[in-house]
Amino acid sequence: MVELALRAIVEPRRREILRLVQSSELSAGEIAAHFTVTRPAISQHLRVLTQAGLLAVRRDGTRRIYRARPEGLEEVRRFLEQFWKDGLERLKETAEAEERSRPDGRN
Amino acid sequence: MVELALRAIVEPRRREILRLVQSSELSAGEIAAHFTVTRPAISQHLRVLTQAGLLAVRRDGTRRIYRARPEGLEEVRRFLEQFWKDGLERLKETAEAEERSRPDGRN
DNA sequence: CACTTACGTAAGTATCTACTAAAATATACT
DNA sequence: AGTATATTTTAGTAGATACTTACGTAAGTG
Repeated sequence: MVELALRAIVEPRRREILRLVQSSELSAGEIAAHFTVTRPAISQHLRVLTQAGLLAVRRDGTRRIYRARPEGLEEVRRFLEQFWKDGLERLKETAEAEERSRPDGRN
Repeated sequence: MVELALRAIVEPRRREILRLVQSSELSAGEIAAHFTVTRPAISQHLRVLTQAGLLAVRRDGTRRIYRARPEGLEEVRRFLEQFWKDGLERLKETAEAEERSRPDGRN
């Protein structure tokens, strides 16, 4: 699922959508009004974001109200955090190993 | 540039490559040896990662030695951090505004 | 029930992407 | 110079993706 979310987030237009519904929930039409592309295009983005767990939907009459799902973003954040942490740790271990191999501190 | 880096990072195979060269530098051949895809495919991934500022290259005879560029990852990290932070702040502001609109705390 | 409103879904398309095989390049070795 | 080694570049391809237009659907309204 986090893989889906990552890919969803990379698309700039979808990040825009996420920003829009982070502050307040909006209907599909209101979201589409912020863009120049057609409504079906936005509808498809909304589906991608929803399936990725980044958006929640609610019905209100004929309208569909979307809002951000912070837990989704949090999952992505943790995933990348882990990725970066592993990298830094491995880098640190390498540096320490090199240090041990030349304890006189030469370079 | 951060846009390039984001897109580069989304591809799983490229994340694998980044992990490989985060601990120690490796030649293009050594990196390719970790995968089942052909060497040109890896070479192309290496180019994408390099152009995105996530990898640094060095020549050693006929070989090309790659290593991770932590600053590149850091840039991506900051970008996303900002993205999330903005979202949370906006969420908080909304909550406070709602709070002001009903100071008796009803819901 | 007809009609409107607010959407989503389907089908088609142009562009992008990750890949492969073949050719080109660049350094090292003799 | 000629050959081997390491790697990139080129050309071509199958599949993914973001888009559009046209159509379908579901809830409200006269």
